Amino acid sequence: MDTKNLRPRARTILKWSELKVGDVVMVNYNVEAPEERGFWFDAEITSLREISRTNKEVHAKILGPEDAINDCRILFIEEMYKIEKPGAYPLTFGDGDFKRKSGPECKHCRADPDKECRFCSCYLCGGKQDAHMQLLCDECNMAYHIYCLNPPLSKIPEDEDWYCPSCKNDSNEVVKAGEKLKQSKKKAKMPSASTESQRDWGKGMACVGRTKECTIVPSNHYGPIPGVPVGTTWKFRVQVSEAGVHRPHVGGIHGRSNDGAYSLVLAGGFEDEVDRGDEFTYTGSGGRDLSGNKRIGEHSFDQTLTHMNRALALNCDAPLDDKNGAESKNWRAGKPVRVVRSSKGRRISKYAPEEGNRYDGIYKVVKYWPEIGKCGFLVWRYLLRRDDIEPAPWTSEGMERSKKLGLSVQYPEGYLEAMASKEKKDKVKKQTVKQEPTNQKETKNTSKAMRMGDGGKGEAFQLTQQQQWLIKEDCMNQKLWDEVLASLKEGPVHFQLLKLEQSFMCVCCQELVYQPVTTECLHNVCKSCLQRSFRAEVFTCPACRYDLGKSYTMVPNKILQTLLDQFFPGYSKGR
DNA sequence: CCATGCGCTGAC
DNA sequence: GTCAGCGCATGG
Repeated sequence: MDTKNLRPRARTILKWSELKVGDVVMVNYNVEAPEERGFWFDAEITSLREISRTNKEVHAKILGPEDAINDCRILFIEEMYKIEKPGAYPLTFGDGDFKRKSGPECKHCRADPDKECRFCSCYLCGGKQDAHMQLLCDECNMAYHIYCLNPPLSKIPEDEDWYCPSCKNDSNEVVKAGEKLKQSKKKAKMPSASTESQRDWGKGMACVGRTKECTIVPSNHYGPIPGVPVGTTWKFRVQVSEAGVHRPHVGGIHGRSNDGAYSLVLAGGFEDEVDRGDEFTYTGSGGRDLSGNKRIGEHSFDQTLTHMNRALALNCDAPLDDKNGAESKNWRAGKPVRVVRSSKGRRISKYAPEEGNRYDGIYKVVKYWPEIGKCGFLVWRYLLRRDDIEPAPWTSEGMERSKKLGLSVQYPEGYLEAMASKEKKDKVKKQTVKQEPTNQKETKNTSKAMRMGDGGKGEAFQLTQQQQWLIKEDCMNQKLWDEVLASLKEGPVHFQLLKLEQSFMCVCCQELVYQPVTTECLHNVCKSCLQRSFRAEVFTCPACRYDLGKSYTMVPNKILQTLLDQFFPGYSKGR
């Protein structure tokens, strides 16, 4: 029997009703320590409490090394798995502190073989003998003598993966060669089930998934995301999601109906919304006809104060009123909402960015009320007011700050290059109507987001021997050059130059560095810009605020200057 | 599991 | 310019 397609499944998802104190479960998410997210561990349930129909609280004790966390609170029942064979999951918490102590290692489980080894006793007969005849299950790590199996095996199988009988999936679920995937109910309902569209939806930014995830704060985090300053701008919503600033890909409000809203996007979806920058009105979600598998649609019914609308209302510091709305007497006391303005909002707002989606800071809900919108249906409307110590991006103070921080529109990795090569390909297509089609080999390891063109095999950026030597000599910038050189391997020349320009841009004047000073903290700043800073009695690195000291001597990096002069001939003229 | 959604792109 | 319609993340 072919076991290659069998997905192992040694764990069973638990329902709330099945839980009882003393159960050993496998836990994935720990609200108390969100940085541990993504790691699995065994835990014994110590208490259970039902807060409401939807909200439960489970306390569990981590089983494992004594220095592991002793107690955790789990709010997501869905992410708990019952361990059918307790102890079957070795505790490995990343690369860090929670790994088993090293000692004389068992060749199977790497545990101390002198002590009780729970992995190397055969799960069926309990014996530890004949280690060379034992198979380890790739899912549960339990050992099995090949002769104890039913039916027994005569030799160790050559297959790389082996799963024990209890970890094998139901063979009914295995898709055999030539068989089609079973259609899900949802797929069957989609328009594609009836039409014969050949479109590849995996291409482009319309349907890409996240490639990164924000883990520094949990998804229900209120307030700014550490490390993301006001004014940060991303081209696509998926990037905003990756940064953790606004997690839904499409939805305008992110929140939980019995907690509050964490963020929203102003994209000018409603003509009757007003944006005055420091204050704006916003409209709830729902009431749209989404038939035909749409994500946004025409208004066709009244909105209700449920789901995300209720969440946003809860941010207002006033008792919830889903009939008439409410107004806060102390609006600043409300829960903070991260606000993102999308360039689409330019339709109705002059505060919207020219391109992409910009994080504009923290706002609070002053009041909310139901009204009949221009669309003719009842909508829930909210008044939000800015309450942030970081200056708004459109103020002169904010613009200066953005400039200082070097904020510019961020594109997904490889996006610009892919677009450029695509444009080039289109041009070639137009010029040579009758030519043999070129063999388009798809690069195997490119991510979805990168799969937009041919990967950008433009003209290679050739460095002279002297340039290569100079780059080697510029040891202060070694790391930067490594990055730049790696990215220079792809994309047409003008994008390679753009990359170079970005990498060696001065954070002060936002131009290619001139007479660059490479600081101790490894940033490149124009000598004149740094002098200006020192004249203003600011003696820190303009890029990272590292203290350079009042008596810092500014030595221009001549090697870098020579290189930049070669790559950008004449750029320093007139400076 | 199911429902929702202020995106995005290729086709027309 | 307009429009159909997809995966995906998220909540419930």
